Amino acid sequence: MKEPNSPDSPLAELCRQRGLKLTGQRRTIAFVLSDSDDHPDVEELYRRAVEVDPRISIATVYRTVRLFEENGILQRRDFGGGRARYEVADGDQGDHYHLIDADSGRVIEFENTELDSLLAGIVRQMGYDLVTTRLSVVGRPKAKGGTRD
Amino acid sequence: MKEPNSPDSPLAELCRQRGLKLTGQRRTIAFVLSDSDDHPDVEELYRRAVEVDPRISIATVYRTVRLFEENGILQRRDFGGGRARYEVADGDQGDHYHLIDADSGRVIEFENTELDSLLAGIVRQMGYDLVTTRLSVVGRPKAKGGTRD
DNA sequence: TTGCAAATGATAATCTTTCTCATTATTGGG
DNA sequence: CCCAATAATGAGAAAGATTATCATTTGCAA
Repeated sequence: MKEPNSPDSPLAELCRQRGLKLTGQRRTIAFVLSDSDDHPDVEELYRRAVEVDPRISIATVYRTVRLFEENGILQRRDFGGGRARYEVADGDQGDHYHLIDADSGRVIEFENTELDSLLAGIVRQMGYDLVTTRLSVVGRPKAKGGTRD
Repeated sequence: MKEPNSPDSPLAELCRQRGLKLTGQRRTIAFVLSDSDDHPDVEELYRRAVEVDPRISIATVYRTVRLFEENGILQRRDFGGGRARYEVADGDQGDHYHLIDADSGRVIEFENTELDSLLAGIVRQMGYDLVTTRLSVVGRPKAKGGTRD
């Protein structure tokens, strides 16, 4: 038996719940992801994972990220720039969306229930059930007195 | 001299209006694009262009598509599948959005002014001016009476 | 028509992601 | 606790999409 004093990250728990074999590398990647609140690409994820476990390979990061996506643990995003980026999948509550700062490239998350239901309504009216929404808006900061980097 | 009875496509006209050099290849690609009402990728565009002018190179299609995008003539889209897809940019009126059929992968365009203004409002409230909206929803056809395989 | 700058074609190079395969690690059963 | 079956990993090759290179050709203004 294993005592519960090796505190697995929330995502590692999820990994186990889905019946996925919990290897050291997956534990590491799950930890790194649980620890991130941004939208890293694989290269960045690999950098962070190596900090925790230097013997990890980038091939494993690619494999794991794909596995997690297929199991609903991660969501893949495309913000341009040619590389896929990842974030922890939302729970059962409302989706969230992304505003991309046109100047800095920074990604800002937002939620909006009115938007949720409007989209669901539009899709329903077209004869479909909504499965996924991919929405990112690009915006330029309103010049309002101060400057912004 | 050339008489004005070789009717350039609308996109070729636009190309000229932007001060871009109007080469034979660009004329061909512009024609093919004006003739398309779907969302072809570069490979598909190349296939269609070769039908019109067999001496065109795929490198030129890549270059032209990028040039047109930089000049606001085309919009690049990502519907998954690893290849960029292109469509003629909207005029000054409302954007349009995309519903992707989860079963067939077909892309269905739609417009919605309520959505337009809701998005603009949200973005404004966050301190930004809306530049671009990238929205595609994935939906599954509602089973309505009959069975579905 | 002529010349020059820019575009093109063919292909090499680059970049991201997936695949291959020999080696290693995990997990369940004795 | 140990073993074997089985799946995961590492390293690098391979694939797929896109961009860069460079010699040659072409559009366009004078």
